[in-house]
Amino acid sequence: MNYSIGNFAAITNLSVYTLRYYENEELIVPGRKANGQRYYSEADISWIQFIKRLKATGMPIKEIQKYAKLRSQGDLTMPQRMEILVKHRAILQARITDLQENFTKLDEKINYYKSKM
Amino acid sequence: MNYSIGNFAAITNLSVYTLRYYENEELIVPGRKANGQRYYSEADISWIQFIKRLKATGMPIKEIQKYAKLRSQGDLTMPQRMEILVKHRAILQARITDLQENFTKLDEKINYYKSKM
DNA sequence: TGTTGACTTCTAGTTAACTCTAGGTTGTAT
DNA sequence: ATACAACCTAGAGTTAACTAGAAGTCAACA
Repeated sequence: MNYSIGNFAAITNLSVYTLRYYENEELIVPGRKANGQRYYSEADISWIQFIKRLKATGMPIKEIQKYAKLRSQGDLTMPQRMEILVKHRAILQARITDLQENFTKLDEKINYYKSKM
Repeated sequence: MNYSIGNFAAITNLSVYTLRYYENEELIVPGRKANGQRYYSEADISWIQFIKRLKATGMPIKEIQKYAKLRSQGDLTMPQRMEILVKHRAILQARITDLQENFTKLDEKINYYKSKM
């Protein structure tokens, strides 16, 4: 089944603007019908979900772009892609740890001031 | 002890540009010498550390601004300030949970693909 | 047939949070 | 006295990631 950009936007919860922007940035390149209109596939849905996950964990568009480029070059680029993901995982782990520490400090401050009220 | 903007920048690890920007946004308002030059106090150091913590946990400048405004109005605004912090704590907790979930998913993906290599 | 409504491209505008430039003044060291 | 660094203001420029506008094409429906 193929989807128009409008339908695909509804499915993925992204705006059509954003989808065209992502295409411009070469994150996701849909097919084109004879009349020039874009169409997106089922596979594009899981791909966009993955892009959203990378974004949600703070990976910048430029980095996702690199990943997308490798992906479009086929299975042989798997090692490089894994390298990107493994590095990103480390960054993410560090960020979580950092946030947890800041959470604790903030929590302490709140409790301290609450005890004085 | 008072600090010039340059010294204060070195101490806080912020650029002088950023400090002037923060002043413009009314996050931190240093004193002024007779000749117009800014000076920062010891108390400003811990205040800026706190601002940095709020920033590090994703609080936008506009929100920090609200907090700073209340703070400048004295002790009576403590309850409102606590409210901001408690809300922020909740947001932060949710963000950490979300990141942890995404971390797990990413980790699973990496392990899955690594097992096939 | 005509008028929506969804699509197209290209380009400009927006927002956050800085970051820098220009042009000028002040403080310190030789 | 003269450099020279550090300070001042006002305003412009930057970057990321969208977001929107203008002008036009095309298919479907009353």
